[in-house]
Amino acid sequence: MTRDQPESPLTLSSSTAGTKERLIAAALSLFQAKGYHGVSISDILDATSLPKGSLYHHFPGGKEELAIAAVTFIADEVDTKLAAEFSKNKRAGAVLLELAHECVLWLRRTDFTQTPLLGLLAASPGESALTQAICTAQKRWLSRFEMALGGTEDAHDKACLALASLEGGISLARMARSSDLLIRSVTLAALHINQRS
Amino acid sequence: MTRDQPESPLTLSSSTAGTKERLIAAALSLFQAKGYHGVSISDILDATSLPKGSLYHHFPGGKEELAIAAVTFIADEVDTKLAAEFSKNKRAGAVLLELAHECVLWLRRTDFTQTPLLGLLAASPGESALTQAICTAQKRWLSRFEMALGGTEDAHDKACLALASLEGGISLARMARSSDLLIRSVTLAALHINQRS
DNA sequence: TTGACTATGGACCGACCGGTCTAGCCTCGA
DNA sequence: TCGAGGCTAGACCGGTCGGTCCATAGTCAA
Repeated sequence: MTRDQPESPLTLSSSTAGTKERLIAAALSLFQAKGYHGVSISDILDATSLPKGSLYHHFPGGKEELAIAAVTFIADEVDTKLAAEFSKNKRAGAVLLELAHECVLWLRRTDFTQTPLLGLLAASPGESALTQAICTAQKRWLSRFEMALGGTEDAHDKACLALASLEGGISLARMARSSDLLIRSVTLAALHINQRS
Repeated sequence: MTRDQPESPLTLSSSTAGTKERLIAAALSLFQAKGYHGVSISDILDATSLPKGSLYHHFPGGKEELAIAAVTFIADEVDTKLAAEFSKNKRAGAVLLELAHECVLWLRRTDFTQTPLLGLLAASPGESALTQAICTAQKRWLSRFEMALGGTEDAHDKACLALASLEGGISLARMARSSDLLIRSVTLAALHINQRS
């Protein structure tokens, strides 16, 4: 399981031969399935068939540093995706729907075992750097929507609704094992967001 | 911490003197703060100053059985709250706002360390009975809204949006440590839900 | 060929995990 | 007065946790 490389480039530094990236990819998918505390170091090692030494060589900070790398990775990926979609001057609602559609594919592909964004990672140690990283990611995504919606007060509200309906919809859908719930909530939200008002 | 008894009755069987309820209350608040895997049995024991024997006497199934009891407890409480609000023939949007308002108070009271509903518990063991319990709770809440909205196809959509914006908003707000985000997304969602259309 | 450096492999550690088990306490009916 | 049984108390268990450490292998410049 989780043997597939992340499709994104990720520098791929010559000598490292992708070990670091494999660790990040495996860690991310495990964290998204079981949350930070639900995944052990040896789970990640098993998934990558790598020894402990490699992990602590690339991530001296251990589990938390690896988790932060994973969060940063997905944060960047989604952020890039958002930037690309918005640059096609799509309306915010359309971008939201597009993102939701990808999440649906993701959920189905993993048989609803994984949570596409960062929802589950929220169960992270209190004031840790990991929590900070998650927080930063959400802020970036939020401000992408906010900018695209004009940067007004109203835009901020709509951006909140967009992200909330997405994260919440994912959670509902995952539990019910039916992407339907995600589609429904996001579609309605997108409708509202696109209204001039 | 978490010394307060749950305000709800909860049978309170004579001889048990509330031990079971104390365990449930402590477990719930800990799980809501750190997720299922983030809480250890001894965390719960410490919070209640109870010995291990008591826990395994009341919950022979151990951690998972206790977690299920906690989920069932909050599920019932919210469900009752919803029933009460709807019976005052409020509009669904108003009920959603009321619920969100309570969540805001909750977040502030716990300094954003706890997640009011079930969000964090989603990081639970795969196909377990616990996951089932969470799933059931969400279905019940969903159908409360659905009924109140008329039971049509459109009502289902709106109910999804209501719950998604709530759960998602909580997650956003908790990370940003600002209840603002929750208010904003839920207010917009409520607006949309109240529209006839 | 050699030496310096990076990366892998995995034994090992103390702490803590969830769970079991039994000894005693306390209450209440007979 | 005296058991019986519900409940508390906590020592104890094997397993697993995150993390350390060092020996080895690979690689490249000199």
